[in-house]
Amino acid sequence: MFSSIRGTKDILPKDQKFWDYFKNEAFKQSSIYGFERIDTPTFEMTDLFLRGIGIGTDIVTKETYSFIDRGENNITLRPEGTASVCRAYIQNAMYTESQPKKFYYFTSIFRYERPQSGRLREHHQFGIETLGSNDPFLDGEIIQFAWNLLSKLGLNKLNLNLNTIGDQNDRANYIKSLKSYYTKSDWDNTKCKDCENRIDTNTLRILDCKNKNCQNYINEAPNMIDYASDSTINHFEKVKNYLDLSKIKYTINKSLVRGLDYYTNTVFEITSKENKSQNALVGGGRYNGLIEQLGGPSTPGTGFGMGVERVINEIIESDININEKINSKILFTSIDENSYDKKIKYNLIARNNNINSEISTEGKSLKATMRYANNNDFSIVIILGHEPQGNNNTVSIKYLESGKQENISENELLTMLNKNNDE
RNA sequence: GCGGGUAUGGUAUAGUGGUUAUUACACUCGGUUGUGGCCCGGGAGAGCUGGGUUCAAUUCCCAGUACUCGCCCCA
Repeated sequence: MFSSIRGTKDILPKDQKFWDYFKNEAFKQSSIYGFERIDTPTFEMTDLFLRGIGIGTDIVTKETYSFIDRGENNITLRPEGTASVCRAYIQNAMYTESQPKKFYYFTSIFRYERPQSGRLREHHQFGIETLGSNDPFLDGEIIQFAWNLLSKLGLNKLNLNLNTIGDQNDRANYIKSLKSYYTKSDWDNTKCKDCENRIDTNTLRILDCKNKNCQNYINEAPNMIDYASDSTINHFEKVKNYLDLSKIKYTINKSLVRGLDYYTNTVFEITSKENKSQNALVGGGRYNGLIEQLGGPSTPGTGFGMGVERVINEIIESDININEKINSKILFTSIDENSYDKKIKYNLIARNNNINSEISTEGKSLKATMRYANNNDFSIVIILGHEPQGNNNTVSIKYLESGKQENISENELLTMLNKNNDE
């Protein structure tokens, strides 16, 4: 027997209502906020992600699904959404259009990780990106977008963590001073294995290290904000002001640095208050150097990715009521050979009139057919075939909810099926 | 990459070193001489793979595999 690949999941019919619920809200809100849908290919040249996400990041060093295709190209399945959108923006010269450009996407994401609760190898992200403007208003807009979407979906036990990691200049200075702080302290002799690499490749991440010993040195470490330029501070203040005006509460978390290299200035994360392991529902921020890094003109950008499976889990765990449309359905069944063709014929007529209908499958007793109808939410069963009284032109129509049954003529049945079209 | 847990019909579960391996749901047949839900009765269907211990292993041990949970990291 085959089973789905480790870390991948089927989205079964019984779960689709949650996905529909999510997509409806997300797409509707995107359009209200002026975002346009963009779809990019599932795979890209590996270099795009190396240069976009950063060579030293965990995502690139140990989590990509990469392969060499038959043309000997180095290919990687998309491990996040932003790099592809930026590539499309550059490739299609969208920087020549009026700015900013606002995009949303809904897509699969692939990361080779150990699966566990809230973590898959293929998961889905809904994300938005705003390209072509450095206005801090836009940072506020995407954060408010994410927050608003989640609360529209019914989630309200959430935390918003916010930080600024400065522009490229700020960061260069800050990293220099971080390095000198760390290498001069005892930490240098006691640091964990991960940080041994981080000190050179991804210094900021040391602040986010979960190792207890490494954490001991965080408090004394230099503070980003002391290295921030006036414009960085001004930018951050405006983002905070936007959130205040939106009445969204946030926590400044100075060790929030994010695991992708392209971020500048604003970074944020929305987490579930539930005290569980994978509780980050949304992550994002500003990335002013990325487009240039990918070979485009210097262009600022800001955006986020939202983990759809995690959000849907929250919705399910929160017992949020999702309105399901229940359409009445008809099941046609025949009880003798002669009526077999009739059952097919009337089923086709019903469907042509936009009525949800099916026919019973063969080999089932009438009792089993009725049970099937009951278990599958049919409201009406139409029984075609021999009548004990010998009247060949009537059909039995059974209403499952009331249990009532009546005999009508085939003409009446036709009238009934056609009536639906007038509505 | 590292660590923990689990593996029994389709699903969910119980139990046992030796007899017919438990129960529920689903399926199927019947009670109702073709009519669902509730009830009652019948039927079919199961111990991951490989090795070890033993007279005997589904049970104990080891390995593999899968799933699952946690760490790292992320959504």
